[in-house]
Order: sequence, then structure tokens, then C-alpha cells
Amino acid sequence: MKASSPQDGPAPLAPSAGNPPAARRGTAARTRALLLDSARRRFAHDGYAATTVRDIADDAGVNVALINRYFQSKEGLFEACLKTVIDELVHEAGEVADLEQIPEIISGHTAGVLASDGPKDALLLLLRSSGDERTEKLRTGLLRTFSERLASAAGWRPDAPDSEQLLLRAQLVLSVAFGITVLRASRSLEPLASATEQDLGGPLTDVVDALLSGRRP
Amino acid sequence: MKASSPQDGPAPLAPSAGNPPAARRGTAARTRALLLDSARRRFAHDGYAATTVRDIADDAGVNVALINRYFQSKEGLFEACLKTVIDELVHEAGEVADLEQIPEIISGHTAGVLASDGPKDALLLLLRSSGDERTEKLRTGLLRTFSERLASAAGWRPDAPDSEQLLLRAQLVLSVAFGITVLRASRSLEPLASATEQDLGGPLTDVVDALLSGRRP
Amino acid sequence: MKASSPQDGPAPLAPSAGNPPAARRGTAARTRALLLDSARRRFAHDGYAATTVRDIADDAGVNVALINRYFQSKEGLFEACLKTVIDELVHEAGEVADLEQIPEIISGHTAGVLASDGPKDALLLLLRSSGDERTEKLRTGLLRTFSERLASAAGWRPDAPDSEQLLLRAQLVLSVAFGITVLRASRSLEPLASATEQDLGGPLTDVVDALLSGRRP
Amino acid sequence: MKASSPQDGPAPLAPSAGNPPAARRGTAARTRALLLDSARRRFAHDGYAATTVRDIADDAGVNVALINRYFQSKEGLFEACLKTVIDELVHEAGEVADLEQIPEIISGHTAGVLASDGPKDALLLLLRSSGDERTEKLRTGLLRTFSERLASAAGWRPDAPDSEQLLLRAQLVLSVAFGITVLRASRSLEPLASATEQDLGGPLTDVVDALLSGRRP
DNA sequence: TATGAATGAGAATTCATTCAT
DNA sequence: GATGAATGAATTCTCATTCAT
Repeated sequence: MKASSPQDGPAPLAPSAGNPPAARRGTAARTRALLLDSARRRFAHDGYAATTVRDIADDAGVNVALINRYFQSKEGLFEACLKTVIDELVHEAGEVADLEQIPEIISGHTAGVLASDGPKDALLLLLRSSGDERTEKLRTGLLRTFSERLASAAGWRPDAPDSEQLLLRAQLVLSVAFGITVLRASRSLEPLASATEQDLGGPLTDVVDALLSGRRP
Repeated sequence: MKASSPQDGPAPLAPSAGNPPAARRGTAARTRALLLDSARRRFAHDGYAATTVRDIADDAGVNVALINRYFQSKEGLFEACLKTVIDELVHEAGEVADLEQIPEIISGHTAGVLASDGPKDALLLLLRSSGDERTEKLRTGLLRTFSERLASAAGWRPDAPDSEQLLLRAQLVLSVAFGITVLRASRSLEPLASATEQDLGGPLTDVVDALLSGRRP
Repeated sequence: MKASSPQDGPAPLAPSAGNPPAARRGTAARTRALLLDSARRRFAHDGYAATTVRDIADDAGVNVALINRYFQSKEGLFEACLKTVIDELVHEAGEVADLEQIPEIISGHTAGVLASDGPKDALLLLLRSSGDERTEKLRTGLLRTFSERLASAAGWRPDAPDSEQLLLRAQLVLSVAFGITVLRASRSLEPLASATEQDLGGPLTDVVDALLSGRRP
Repeated sequence: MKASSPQDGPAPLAPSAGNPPAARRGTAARTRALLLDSARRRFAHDGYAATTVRDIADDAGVNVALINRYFQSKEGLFEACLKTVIDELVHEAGEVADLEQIPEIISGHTAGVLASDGPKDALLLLLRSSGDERTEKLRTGLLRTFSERLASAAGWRPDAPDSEQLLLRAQLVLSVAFGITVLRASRSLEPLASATEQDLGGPLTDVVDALLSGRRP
């Protein structure tokens, strides 16, 4: 169905081929983490349906059955990935205090979509759906939180008269972030595909200003 | 996997089971079109891997085997959908002459992502991948064309000194369009989910101006 | 897990090894019947959990996937078997008018448990459980009907004073039938294992008399 | 497959997780017994194939691996259960000296099939098969012994002229016992399901008389 | 042209068993 | 003695595809 490519780039956690068979006691947490990591990559890049639990287990270098042991099901594993990502992003959202930080955050998240040095595919994973309702709610909850946070940084208050409009604008800022994410995910559209954080900084600042600063003509 | 509902809306000449051979004359094109239409919807909304050829055939009200007859394979059907969409968009891109048209085009395409009155899911389908290389190239080709067209409307010339920067900015405009598309696809993030073309007009104009007008501070 | 023995004895419906690949149109009913027949045998003899859908399909000489096509699931196939058996027995119960017929009916059903000439494993199948509630209810319903029918033949009326006692006695008659069935199922306890209907007739008449005739000392 | 409930009732000395090595002395026999007990219940009620070694271990409150340690395999554990049951029954059979004792013995064994106060599921377990030949032989051996014992109480001698007929009649007595057992196992057929030993006494005496007393018309 | 029937490959999941503490 | 961890084989089910009518 699809090329089951081996990890591209140095996988920080994956056991290198010639590893000792691994100790048997107290390794559960590590195995779990290994699986979570591989799953996150696969799900983000290939989508839920196109990803095979065997792909994930192979990437992680462990037996498939362990996915069910630690996460009950493929769906459970996906949910665990989503929660991880959401935790990261909620934490990050909490720190946003100021409009000026936003471009940086966006470029930080979008510039690394396909990088292998650590999980930078958070936004991409957020766009992947398993069709399950529970995960759908988790996702929507985060998006709501996140857009309100952005709007807040621009002075938004839930009960203000133009509340809706400002929130919509904040969601357009989010849109830019996700748009860049999906376009970069295909690796092939230059110059966007290999733009650095610096390259993106200027244009993103313009966009955020245009949408949220209130200094509109 | 999910309820495979028959077409809701009047199926224009869905071939009734006992069609006399005489009536079958010239129905091929129609059948092909029916399949193409259902496929486009399914692929766009559910993604390639999560869509079943049976879903598509049922939606179209025809026999599954006809998919292979007319399109060789699921992959072939997907490619056909993609080509249809690309043709539409290339045509549309050809008409863009002026920066001012852009917001309208974007809102037109994004406002109707989930509407049922005709195929407005062009952008969404463009983001769906089957993992096949051929379709990957088709997609990238279109994106390139499209972003160059946008850039041109802003005065871009391939050999100008700031050529790359302007193209990048055009691609960020594209990003907004795709970003809105994916966020709206989940139907649940208000107010974006139910924003009308009018609602989007203002903010989008701001963004396009900010990215492409050259009137930057 | 267990020897997947080919059908023992001439299988009335199974396609003999060298059959023509079978016509493709209008054969659904036959295939369904083939599966139902094999399933009934397997489920009755090996039990639900120990039977593999592959065993069944192989016995029937058809592809495994057809089980899901025609019966949705292994469970569905089991339920279909159970219903078949219940229909047969309910019909038969309807004909019981007289205490004297009972020994014959019992010996008829128990003498052939392992015979290959047609499905005589009805009682055995009735004892097999899949753990599903729906089938559990079907089974209990039949047992109730059947024991009331037997009791009726002995003059039972739901509202009589000794109603319960007579019903209990009727259920003990049923018990004999099922007891013989399970003991014969292991094929190895002589002389019971190869007793003929004639051999069983006398003793069964004694039992039925003792339990139901009212000519008790 | 089904809720694997921990022991209900006080687990006599279930080894607490952090048992000091010193306390482990001599616990082997106890652990073995715990497993044997849980296994017997599970196998009897759910059947061999439907029972999971994990179910058993959980019921017993010990680690699954111990099953293989003490009994080599699931099959081995089953055989051990069977042997236990056979020992009990052989012992009991030895005591039968008189026809009049038989009804009581049967009602004693069948009335308690599903009781939780000690292992009264002996007959039920005897009907469960693992498909293994060895256990099959154990089972048949016991049934033979048992039916000969019953017959003996009725004056049976191996070389008498009507030897076969009397043995057959004894096996029908056995059939009643097993029949009641299987019908009661499903708990749902009233009044049989909740009949007491007293309730069964009368009818069983009639049956045994009818089959074995020789006072036949 | 169209369709019902059949197929084989592959998917997720379960389970008995073994290994290393 | 006991346990947590890991494994590989098997099982049910799904799905794209092909055949024969």
C-alpha cells in the first residue's frame, strides 16, 4: 500500500540494529515511549488509516502485540499521541502573553514539520483523524483553547461586542499555521518547503499584524 | 467503517437494477461521472485510505466492479479525481489578473468546503494523498503553478532579485487558503466553521494586502 | 490446536475435490447452505470457541471471506445455525401429541449424534454456547417450549396445582435426551456409543413412563 | 473475552506483591492448589477453548507464568484438573453398594453445579474437552468405571447373558446425571435450574428404579 | 454494460508461552 | 519462587480486485 520507509534521520530513542536484546525488568516505560514516538511520526505523516500498527512497532523495534498491551488498541495509541501533543501545545499556549510572540511560535512549529530532531509534527498530527468521537472532541477542545488564547493576546474578551470577529481573526492566524504545516508536509513546494524560521518571520509578522493588531486601515 | 449512505438528493438516472440492454447505450459516460463525483466527495472528506471503493460505488448507486472497469483501480480513480480538480483550479488560476480578486477566490473556495451543493471540496482533495508518486507530482505541479500565478498578480517575475521572497509570500497566501480549508473540514471550530464568504472577506483582504501588496511598513 | 479433520463420511453438499470452479451467478444460496452445513457440524462437535472460521470454510470448500459476506461474523453464523436447529425442533415439538411418541423422538435424535447422513446433531448444537446473550435467549426459549410441550403430552396445564412438579419431570426427560447426546458425542463409551434406536427404545420407554405416566407406585 | 474478576470470597493467603523471599518457602503447593481450583471452575463453566490462562491466573491471584511453571502448559493444567475430578469420583464410586444410594449421589452432584461453596462442578468438567487424546482417554476410563459400578449395584456381572443391556441401562442413569448437569449449567431453565436436592430426589428415584431395579413390567 | 459471486492479501487483535530478572 | 516484559503464531475480519455470466 505504501512504502514502509525506515526512519529517516537519527531516531533518538530507537534501538540501533545490533542492540542487546534489552533488559526485561522495568523497561515498560521505555517501550511505551518508543511506541508513542514512532506512532506519532507515522500518524502525523501518513494519517491514521494509512498507518499500520506493524509499521509503528517495526519503527520502534518492538513486537506488535505490545501496542495492544500498552495502549489497548490502535485507536488507543492514537489517542495517547494526541494527548501528548495537546499537552505540549496547551502548555505552550499558556505562555503566550503578547502578540509579538506569535509569529515566532508559528514559525517554530511549522519550520520543523519534517525535521527528525524531535517531535515537531505536533500541528500535523492535530489534523489527522481516526474517525473516533473522543479524539475529535479532544482536538476541537484544543483548537478552541488555542484560538481564544491568541485572541486574548490581542485584547479579546468573551463578552465584548466584536468578540466573534476577533475570534474569527485569531482562527485565521491559526489557519496560517496549519496551512503552512500541510503545505510543507509534502516537502516539495519550494521555496516554502525549505524556508527557515528566519525566512518565515517577516511575512508571518505582517500577517499577524494585519489580522490582530487593530492597526488596520 | 462508516455508514455508507446512498446519495441523498435525486440520483439523476441511477441505473435501475433491471435496465434493459437497449437502455445501456451511452450510459458509460454517465456512470463514469457518477463515480467520479462520489469518489471526489469521499476522498476529500475521509481521505484516501479511509475511503472504501464500496462506499464510493454505493454512493454512486452502481456496482463496485465498475470502478475497476472505468478507472483500473482505486488509485486510478483517485488520480482521475485529482486531475478533475486540478483542471478546475488551473482554469481558475488563469483568470487571476489582479490582487483584489484573491480574497474572493479564497473565501469562495473555503467557505463551501462542506457544502453539498456541488463540489466545493477542491482544496481539501488536494491535501489528500494516496502515497502514490504520480499523484504527488500532479499535486506539486499545481501548487507551483498556482503560487506563481498569485505572485504574478503581485508583480512577480522569475528573474527578479527578490523573486524567492515574493514567491514565498504568495505561498503563504496559499497557506491561508489551505489552513482555512482543513480547519473548516472538522466542522466544529466556531466561528470559523460557519463563517460566510462575507465574514471572511475583510480579514482575508487584510492578509493578502499584508503579504502581497508591497505597502508594508 | 486441534486436528482439522476433513469431513468424515459422504458430505451430501460439499463439492467433491475435482468440481468445476462453480458457476458465478445465482449460487449464493447454495454457498450459504454449504457454509451453514459445515458450521453446524463443527460447532456441534468442537464447540464455538474451538471452531475456526477457516475450518468451516475449508469444510465447505469456499473462501473464508464468504462467511462474513453471508453471515456478517462468526457469531452471526453461529446464530444462523442455532436458528436452523431451533426451527427444526420447534416443528417437531408441535407434532408431539402423545406420551408414547416421546421415547422414539429421543432415540431418533440421540442415536444419530455422530452420523454423517444428514444433520442429526441438533441437540448437541443446542448445548454449545458462544457467550452471546442473543443466542442464549434463543436457546432458553426453545428449551422452555420443548419442556412445556412434553409436559402437555402428560396432561400438564400451566395453572394446575402440581404444575411445577410435572414440568420438572418433563425437564428430566429432556435431561435424559441431552445426557445421552453428550455421552455419545465422545464416541467411546460402549455400549451406549453404538446403541441403535431399537436398543434405546425399551429403556427410554421405562424412563418416560416412570417420569410422566402418573402410574407411579 | 469476559470480565476476569478476582476471587470473590477471601483469598486464603494470596501472595501479596512484595512478598519477602523468606515467606516464599513452601508456598509452591499452595499456589499450585490455587491455580488448580480456579482452573477447575473456569474450565467447567466456560469450556477449555474459551478459557484463558490469564483468566485463571487472575482468579487465583497469581502470575500467569506460574501456570507453565507448575503445569507445563494450559493443556497440562487441564489434565491436572481432570485428574483431580476423576480421583474424587472414583473414590465416590467405590462407596456405592446399593441402588438406593444412587439418586442421592446424582442429586448431590447436579444440584450444586453452579454453587460457589466448593467444587461441585465435577460432572461439568468431565464434559469439557481440550481435544487432546490423553485427556480423552482419562475421561472415557472414568465413565466406564463409573457405569460398571452403577451396574454392579444392580447385580451386573461382566459375563452374564444380559450384561450389555444392563450396562446400557446404567449408562442411561449416568446420562440423566450429565443431562441435568448441562441443562442446569445455563441457569435459565426453570424449575430445573433452581430445583433442590429434595426436589430432584423423588423423580430420580423413579428413574433409577425404572432403569435398574429389575421390577420392570 | 453491468452485476453478483468469489478470492487472496493484509489488517488488528488475542493468547499461550518464554525469558531475564 | 515469583514477576514483568516480550514474542510469535494464530484468529477474525475487511477490502480491492477479478471472474463468469
